Amino acid sequence: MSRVLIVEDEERIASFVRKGLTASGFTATVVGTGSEAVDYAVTGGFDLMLLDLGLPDTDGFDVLRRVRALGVDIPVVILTARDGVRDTVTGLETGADDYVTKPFRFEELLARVRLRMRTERPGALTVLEAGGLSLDLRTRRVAVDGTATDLTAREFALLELLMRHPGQVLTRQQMLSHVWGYDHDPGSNVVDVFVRTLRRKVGQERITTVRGMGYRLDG
Amino acid sequence: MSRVLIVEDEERIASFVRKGLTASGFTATVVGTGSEAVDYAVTGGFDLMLLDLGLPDTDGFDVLRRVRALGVDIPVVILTARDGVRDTVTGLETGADDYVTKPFRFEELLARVRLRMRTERPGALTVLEAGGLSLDLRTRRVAVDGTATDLTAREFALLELLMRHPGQVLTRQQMLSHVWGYDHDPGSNVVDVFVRTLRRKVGQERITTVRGMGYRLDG
DNA sequence: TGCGAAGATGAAGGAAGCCTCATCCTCGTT
DNA sequence: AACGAGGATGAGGCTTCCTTCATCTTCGCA
Repeated sequence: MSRVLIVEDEERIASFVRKGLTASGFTATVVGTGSEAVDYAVTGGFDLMLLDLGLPDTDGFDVLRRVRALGVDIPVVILTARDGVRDTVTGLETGADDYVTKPFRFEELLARVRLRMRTERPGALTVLEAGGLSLDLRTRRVAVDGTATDLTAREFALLELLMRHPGQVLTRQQMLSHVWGYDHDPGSNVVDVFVRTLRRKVGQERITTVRGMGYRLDG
Repeated sequence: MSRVLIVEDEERIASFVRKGLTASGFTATVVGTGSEAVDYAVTGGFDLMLLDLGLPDTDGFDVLRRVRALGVDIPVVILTARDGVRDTVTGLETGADDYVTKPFRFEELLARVRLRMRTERPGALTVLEAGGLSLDLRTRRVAVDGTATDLTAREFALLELLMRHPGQVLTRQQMLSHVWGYDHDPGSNVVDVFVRTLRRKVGQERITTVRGMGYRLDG
């Protein structure tokens, strides 16, 4: 089990990331300050650090620098504001491995984490299969009972999420945060709409509605 | 040097593919009939076969079957019409490794060829660098002098092409067929327009106009 | 230096994708 | 059977991207 150290002071985001990573099979620990971050990172046992640059007590770069100076060379993925583009450069120069700009969709973050996690086995999963559906993550192609079909980016992301949890009910909220991001309007019915178009494209019967709960892809 | 066997009877497409592959560092041989295809494939020396399904003398599947039956297990990438979706399934079942639907852009084909070519070294090139520009093919991110910038899909494809040939003049025709596809209107000035927006985003001075010839990215 | 071809540029049309909203339908409960 | 909440659906608006077109500018040669 891979362990991720989340360095983030904003409660909402920290929780969003922690829940998501946990659900994806990682063990996640959250710390909210720079000094804690250095402590935890050095104490060890983590396979990757997610580092928010906007910490209250310290400059995020400083954390990164100190961690590196102490000889810890786990992969570090930086979380930064969309407009702080300059930061990412400094970050990468300072020794970060990748960055994700806020606001981000969870899947985006997850992709980075998986990509940079050095313990990731090389022959990673690239094709998802479930109930006659086949989804190639590398080529982004989808087949329904062997027949190719076209999905838009959002549709693909949603179907991927469903296919990563076949037979399991996912709530609208889960889908919203995974596919649309943590700051998306919770009152929206986007999910419903996209489930509809997905049903049209991959077959009505494959996605079951669980009233009051959410949707389930039948594997 | 990797060798590609192109099985295609349409002169225009065969030429388009051959030129492109040659320019990309492959050695390409074209044959126009199924029986030739089997001959050449079996005679050996090829690292990959590009197989058009619409051959005059034989069914493309038959070629594939015979080649496989004769113990040749080089990667085979099928070329098929957009609507012959059913074909791709049969193709994959019959032993093809991938497929590209017509009409295709050359870059699309190239990506498949590179992907399926088994001799491809594992630590393949994922970041192109030239003259202060850095282009990450895997994450699709671009940096200009270290500052991240956003490119659309077309812009990215065009810049990628230019960066694969730094310091070298590319004609509009070359860019058209690589980025837009072989059946694109040759009288269009799309390339000009995209060069303009690229210049805006990555810096006017990086792309030089060579009057009467085309454009060059200065490395 | 002037002319014509080649290139640069701005604007606008059109398509695709994304999302919201209003309305209609259906299920489960009373 | 009727009602209300939850879900399904269609239409429309907004945005982004792609492409074309018309016009202006620049280059190189006569």
